[in-house]
Amino acid sequence: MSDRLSVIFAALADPTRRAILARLAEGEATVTELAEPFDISLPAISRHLKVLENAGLISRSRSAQWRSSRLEAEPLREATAWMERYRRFWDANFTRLDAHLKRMQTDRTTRRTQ
Amino acid sequence: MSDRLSVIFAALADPTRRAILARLAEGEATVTELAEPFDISLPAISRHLKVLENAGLISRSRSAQWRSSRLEAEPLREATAWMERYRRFWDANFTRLDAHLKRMQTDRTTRRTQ
DNA sequence: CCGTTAATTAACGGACCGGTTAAATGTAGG
DNA sequence: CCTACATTTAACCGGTCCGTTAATTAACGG
Repeated sequence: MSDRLSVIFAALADPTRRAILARLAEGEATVTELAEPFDISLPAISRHLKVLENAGLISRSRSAQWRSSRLEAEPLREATAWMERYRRFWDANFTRLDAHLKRMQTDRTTRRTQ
Repeated sequence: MSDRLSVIFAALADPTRRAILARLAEGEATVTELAEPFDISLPAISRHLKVLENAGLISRSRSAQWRSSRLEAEPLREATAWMERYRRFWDANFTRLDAHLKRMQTDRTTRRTQ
């Protein structure tokens, strides 16, 4: 389970971690601030943050004794990109677009599309 | 870890399972067919399939002694929908669109947009 | 320097995961 | 019915995950 995508999905497979990401979407926050909504210990939060950091989903900076976390959504883009390959299996619009593209591709009439 | 999204992400966090989904994108397949590319035992594949089924990512049908699996991408739509909330953090186009929408919303000129 | 505050590390326990092999189940078919 | 084939279930094992409490590190501020 060492490939990048696996690490990302595994990080997202925990509700506490997803809630942390949701909180970080509103702005940076320190560990204690992030821990506040949950009734689990600070060390537990600290390790969730490490998991998120390993997945590249957050970056962290230190100022004095506070360590603030910041959302880094690039891994989400990667994960979405992977899922995108299956879009035609759920998205009716995509299915139509797909058919349209296939039609155009098969079409040898070389008419310029504006 | 019982909420739907967690189960889906956890199912996707394994490279073997993602490879199985990739194979199923090309069409239904039996357990032995799915197992063929991997050098892990059949029972192991069988359990991966159960995980995927629990996540709703595949459905299964039986005909004689063969059980064929079929891709069900709806959970991928759900997962994508969740990630979509963070799109503005990675997608430059979305950032521009977002700014545009905010501008329009702030605009009190009520001019009809064709 | 010393106390306080913020956060991490260490050590531990219980649950789950992903693999194995061996046994069981279910169905087709001579 | 008996055999062969496809698949699942059972039992086990080592490793990882998620939580705990206690101890440690780091920095500020009187």
